[in-house]
Amino acid sequence: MDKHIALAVFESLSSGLRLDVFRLLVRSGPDGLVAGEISAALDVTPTNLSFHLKALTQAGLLTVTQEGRYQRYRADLPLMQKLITYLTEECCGGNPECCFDISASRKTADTNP
Amino acid sequence: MDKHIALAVFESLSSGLRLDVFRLLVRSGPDGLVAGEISAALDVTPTNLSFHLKALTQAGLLTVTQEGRYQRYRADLPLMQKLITYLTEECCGGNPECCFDISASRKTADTNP
DNA sequence: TCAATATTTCAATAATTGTTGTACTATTGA
DNA sequence: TCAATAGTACAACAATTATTGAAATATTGA
Repeated sequence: MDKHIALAVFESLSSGLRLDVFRLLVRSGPDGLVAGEISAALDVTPTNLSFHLKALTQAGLLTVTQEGRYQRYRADLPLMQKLITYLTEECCGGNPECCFDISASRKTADTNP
Repeated sequence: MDKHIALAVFESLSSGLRLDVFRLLVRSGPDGLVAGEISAALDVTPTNLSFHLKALTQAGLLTVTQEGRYQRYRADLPLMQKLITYLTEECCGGNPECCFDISASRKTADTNP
């Protein structure tokens, strides 16, 4: 992952509202949600939500598909995975000894041994 | 990791300059760098750098120790590890099937099989 | 066809964040 | 002790980002 892509992701998730939107869509699974459902769930005006959905989509964190007059948004999990890989490499790049700790934290996050 | 801590990290890394500072300090290893070295390396005015160092430190991404009249900054790798864990859990929480992909990306990032 | 619905675009404004220069504090070394 | 150095704090300003309301676009269902 290129640095400027990582930066775009950080910029996107640096707003509490956008982070809420993204987390909501992650929890909503593969079906995602249409804009109105997000607006209702988070109690944001449609105009403001649209502004933030656009930012998240342009950063690649969301995908949109039109369904009639609805716009369905989904979280782009693969990009998040790439970000995790990037962060791991950034941390370990010059510091091999740091990788041990990261590998330990991965074990903690894992469900199966 | 609490959501508002993750948000603080995202906010910190949402500036190109702050991301550069953090990456520089990660690459600099356990000894870190003093403020003047960072200022010279990135060609930022001391005042402006101080502003961003403060932001990074308050978010917990950097630690500072005084050495005489110098201030030595180091990247806080454990926090980054916690962020990676958080992101992994956020992504996989409601979507177990997503974990397979993340586990695949982890293998790619791993150096040993 | 047409009123209702879903969402976005645009312009105006509010709020936040980034940058610069000057002044200040603390420490060193002569 | 005192001039030089390292860094931060503060205030002013510039620039960016967030929020709102009104208007526009597109789609549906009656």
